[in-house]
Amino acid sequence: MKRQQHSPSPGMVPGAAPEEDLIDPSFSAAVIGWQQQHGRHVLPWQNTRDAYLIWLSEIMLQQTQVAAVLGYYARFLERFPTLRDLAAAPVEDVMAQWSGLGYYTRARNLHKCAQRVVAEYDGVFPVEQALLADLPGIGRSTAAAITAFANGTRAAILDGNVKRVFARSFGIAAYPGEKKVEEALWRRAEALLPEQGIESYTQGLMDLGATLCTRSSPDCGRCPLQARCVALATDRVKDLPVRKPKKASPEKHATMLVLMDRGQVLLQQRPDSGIWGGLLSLPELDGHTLAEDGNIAPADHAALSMAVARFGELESHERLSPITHVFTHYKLHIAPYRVTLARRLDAVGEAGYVWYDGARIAEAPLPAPIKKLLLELCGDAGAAQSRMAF
DNA sequence: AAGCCGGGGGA
DNA sequence: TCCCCAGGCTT
Repeated sequence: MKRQQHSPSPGMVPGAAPEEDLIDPSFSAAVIGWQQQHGRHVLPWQNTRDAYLIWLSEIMLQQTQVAAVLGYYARFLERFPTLRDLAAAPVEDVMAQWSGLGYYTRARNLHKCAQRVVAEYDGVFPVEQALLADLPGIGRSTAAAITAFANGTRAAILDGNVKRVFARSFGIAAYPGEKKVEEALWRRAEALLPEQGIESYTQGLMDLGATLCTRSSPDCGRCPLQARCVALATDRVKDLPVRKPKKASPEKHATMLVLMDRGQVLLQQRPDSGIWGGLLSLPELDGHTLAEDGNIAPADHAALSMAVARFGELESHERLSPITHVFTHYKLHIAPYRVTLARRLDAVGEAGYVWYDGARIAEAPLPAPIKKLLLELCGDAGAAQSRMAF
């Protein structure tokens, strides 16, 4: 294996020297060869070293496909032929030209960036990746693309397309959004940079990800990396890159009262909108506080006493087994308390409260987990009525 | 109707 | 510093 000399590229983060074992000149050679033979060479922002033209294209191409950008790019340059024209224009004019491209923060940043380059760099974009990345709307990857195309600087890009190409080529089976994984990808991106031909290589990586190594149904048969693609060799193309792990649905807690008296159970009509809209349910104990660990502190006698005050005088309470109900978007942990009144006040009044006949629970319009709980309480084995300790 | 995405900005 | 979201688009 041939040893390579390489000095850290200008925009590289300090201490991020690419490991030698990641270096592989055959990778960039394959990409460059493919790009020169099959890549795009006549896009309006190619074949120029004008950083203004390159920068504008890179910003427009963020989250937007080439076909959509072409028309906007031409019109934008007609209206703002130079960086100074753009910097001097009212932001409203910039927005007007951007109108329809979407993601309008890009346009505001574009305008701010133009003004800063004029003010701080006398209208000439800096060459150094880190200086470029300090400008509004330009991050590490876009900075690398600009300086590579405008100055031929060896700088690594790492956008979504490149992450996909790397994940498949090298069989990286970890989520690229994770910090450590992304850092590793950046090290690899730096290590794979060619000594010569950074423009073809950078363009080639972008084109590869955009045209062959697409997210779904990639065209592996035409890929210059097929012979060395780990994902292809192990039949994992469709599984890489690893998709974003869906975040655990949030967990919510509710304390509910099972208030039984004279063969009746107290229910409450739920609001039409929201969860269990329009159904009856158990009254909830509000004002419950989440403990540090996300669990509900158990309700105490005083809190329950307050909660039931409008219905009567609390005699006793019993903590029932908690229920977990899983919705599509969150988990609800229900802590039910069975509560007995010493003296029942008849006027439950407003707020949709209703004393519901215990024998008719099975027909009540209740959410499934609540109905299940109440049916179990009403007597396990059908001996229902007689054993109901109402 | 869910995933994706470079960069900005809030925690 | 880390994490989450934007806003339009694709699948």
